[in-house]
Amino acid sequence: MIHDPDALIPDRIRSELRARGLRWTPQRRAILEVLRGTEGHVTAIELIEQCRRRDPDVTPSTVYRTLETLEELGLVTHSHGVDGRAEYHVRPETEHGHLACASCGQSWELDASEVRAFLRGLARNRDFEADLSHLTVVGRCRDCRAAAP
Amino acid sequence: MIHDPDALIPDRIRSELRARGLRWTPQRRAILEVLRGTEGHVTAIELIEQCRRRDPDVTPSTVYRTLETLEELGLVTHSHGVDGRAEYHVRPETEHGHLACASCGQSWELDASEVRAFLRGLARNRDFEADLSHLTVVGRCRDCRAAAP
DNA sequence: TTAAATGCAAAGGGTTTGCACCGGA
DNA sequence: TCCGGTGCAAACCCTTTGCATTTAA
Repeated sequence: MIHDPDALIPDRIRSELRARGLRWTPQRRAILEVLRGTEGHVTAIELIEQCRRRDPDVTPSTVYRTLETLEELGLVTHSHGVDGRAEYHVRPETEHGHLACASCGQSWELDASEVRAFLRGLARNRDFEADLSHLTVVGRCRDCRAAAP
Repeated sequence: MIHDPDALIPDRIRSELRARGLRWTPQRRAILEVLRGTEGHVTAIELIEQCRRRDPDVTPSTVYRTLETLEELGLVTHSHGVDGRAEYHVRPETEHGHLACASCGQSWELDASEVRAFLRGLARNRDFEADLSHLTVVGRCRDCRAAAP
């Protein structure tokens, strides 16, 4: 098998959970596999649907409760999409923000390097410590601009 | 009376509405006065409550429909608060974004000048046309940082 | 007069909660 | 065994919608 660092994420999280006396269940496994498989972000609704597809036993309440638990442990984070709905993802090695197109709904990662100067300015001038992983810049993407200038 | 540019906003909007064959009603007046009175932003819920306080006839559906209408006309805009909920305000002369503290919930305006370089970079490198009035940077404010470093 | 706007009540959608049961460690 | 996790169903909250009625212009 080809090297795939992401394949280790569920294991890493399993250990983290056990180390705190929490449990590793089939449902949590499904949730984390889906989170891992969606690059960037999924809404809770999408997450629920995809989990149920691979395991019909997963219920909404379990998903919401698990997300809450994982966020408390700092293993998962969320930001907000164009419509303000929460979008979740496994916390990556390198934090990043998002660029979201209001027309087509697509979104892209925003690398720390592209935001660093901006956030540093906020820290300096406003004494404000911004949360990069929570940042979503809404606007219009290249394709949509080309389609309707 | 001391000069107050905001005092003219309802009149300006009344004209805009009439010019398009739309109507100026007591409910719309209440909604706009509340919007004007809250510097920056109000959620729909807060708006409804405050309107009902001055005029119990204002109903949620009217508020939501009015906000929709005013946004279509470009007279009002919304961005998203820390919890992703829509926050509305009368579109100001000068567009601005928001800085929102996740700890205390306060928020502040973010001037175009503070964001210009960042957005210009996105336009240049990503071909992405960001919507400043929709931008909310979430993080921790000075006071909260001081309180819990 | 007449179409826009409103109120009401019901429906909708996503999220949260209480409680009994289940099952991982 | 024991406590954390789960399913279920109901509750919740905010928002949207349909329809009859009101009302601004």
